[in-house]
Amino acid sequence: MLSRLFSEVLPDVQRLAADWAEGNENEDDKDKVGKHDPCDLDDDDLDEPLEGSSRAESEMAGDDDDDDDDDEDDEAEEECDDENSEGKPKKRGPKKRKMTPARAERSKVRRMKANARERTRMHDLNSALDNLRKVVPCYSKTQKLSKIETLRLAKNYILALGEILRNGKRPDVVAYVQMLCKGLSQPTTNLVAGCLQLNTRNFLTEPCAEGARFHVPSSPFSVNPYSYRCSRISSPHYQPGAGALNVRGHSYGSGYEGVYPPGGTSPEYNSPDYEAPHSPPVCLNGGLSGRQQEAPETDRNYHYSMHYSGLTTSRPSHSIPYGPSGARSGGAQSENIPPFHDVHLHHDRAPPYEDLNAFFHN
DNA sequence: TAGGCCATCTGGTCCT
DNA sequence: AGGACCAGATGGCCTA
Repeated sequence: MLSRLFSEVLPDVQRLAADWAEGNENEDDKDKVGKHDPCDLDDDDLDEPLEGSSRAESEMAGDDDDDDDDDEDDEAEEECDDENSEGKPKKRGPKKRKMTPARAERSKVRRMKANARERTRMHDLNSALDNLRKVVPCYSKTQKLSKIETLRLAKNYILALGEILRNGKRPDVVAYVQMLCKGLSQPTTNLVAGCLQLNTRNFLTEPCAEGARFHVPSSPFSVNPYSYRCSRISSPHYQPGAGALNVRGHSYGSGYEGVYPPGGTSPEYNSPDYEAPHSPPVCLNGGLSGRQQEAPETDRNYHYSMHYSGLTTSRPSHSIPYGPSGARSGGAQSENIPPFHDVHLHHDRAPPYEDLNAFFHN
C-alpha cells in the first residue's frame, strides 16, 4: 500500500519540485490559462475536465483550489488589477481560481498525502483500541469486540473498579457484572457475563489442591477468558467449529441466547470460542494490567508467579451472592476446567497492581 | 437480502 | 501553511 502510494506520489512530487525549481512564475501555467481572462473565471473554469481524473479527483481539483498555488493566484490577481486599471469595475467577492493542470496535480498530491496520514492515524487509533481490548474483561485475538463495545466495556470497567476502590470492599459479583455490562449490546453482555460467571465459579469451586497455588483468594470476580475457553473445549458439549463465538457477527453459540442472568441460570451454555488467554483484568489480585503487552514473556510469568504462587484459597468474607451461578452449576463446570496454572501460564498479562493487590489482601 | 461493522476517502475546521 | 482531528459518504465483508 505504502509502496504503491510512494510510487504514485513520488514522481508527482519530483515533477512538482522540478516545476517549482523552474520558478514560481511558470509561464507554462500562464500560457495554459492564457486563453481565459483570469478575472472572468466562473464555474465553467472549474468544470474543465482533468485528464485522467476520477469523480473524486475532479471534486478534489475543484474544491481544493482555494488554498494552493497562491503564486498563480497572485498572478491572476495581478492580471485582474491590470484589467481593472483599464477601467473595468473590480469584481467583488471571493475570486474563483483557475484550476490549472499543475495546480490540480499539486492538489492531487496533497490529497494523497492527507489520505496517507489519515490512514496512519486511523491505524494508530485501531492499535490503541486493540490495546484497550486486551485490558478489558473479555479479550480474544480472533473474535474482537467491536470498537463501540470495547469503549463501552472499558468505561464500565473503569467505573466498576472505581466503585470497588471507593467502597473498599469486595464487590457483589452480580452487581459487578451488571455494572460491567451496562449499556452493552446483548451479545457483548452475554459474553462478559459468561466470562465473569464462569470464572467466578471456577475460582470458588476449584479444589484447593490445584487452586491453592493459583487461586485468587480475594478476587470474587476473577475474569479469565482462557479458563472460559478451556471450559468449553473440555466440555462434553464442545464441538470444534460449532457454535463458535462471533462477537462481531453476533453469533455466540447455541445455548447462549439471551442475557445470561447474573444469577447464572444456564447450566451448560456453550462457552465462546475464546482463543486468546489475555484478559483477566478484573482479577484485582493478579490480573489487572495495562502494560503487560509491552512486558516480555518472562516478565509476565514472573508477575504471575509473584501473585499466584503461595496464595491460599479463601472465600470472600462477606456475603457475595455467588449462589445461583456458583452453587447451582459451579461444580459441574469446574469438573471441566483445567487447573488454573494451565491458564495463567498462557497468560500474557502482568499484574502490576501491587497496591491494589495489597489493598484487597488486607 | 438486510443490517452491522469496518476501512478508506474526502472536505471542513482548528491548531501550531 | 501544513498537519491533526472530525464527521459524512461509500463500498466491502460477514452473518442471520
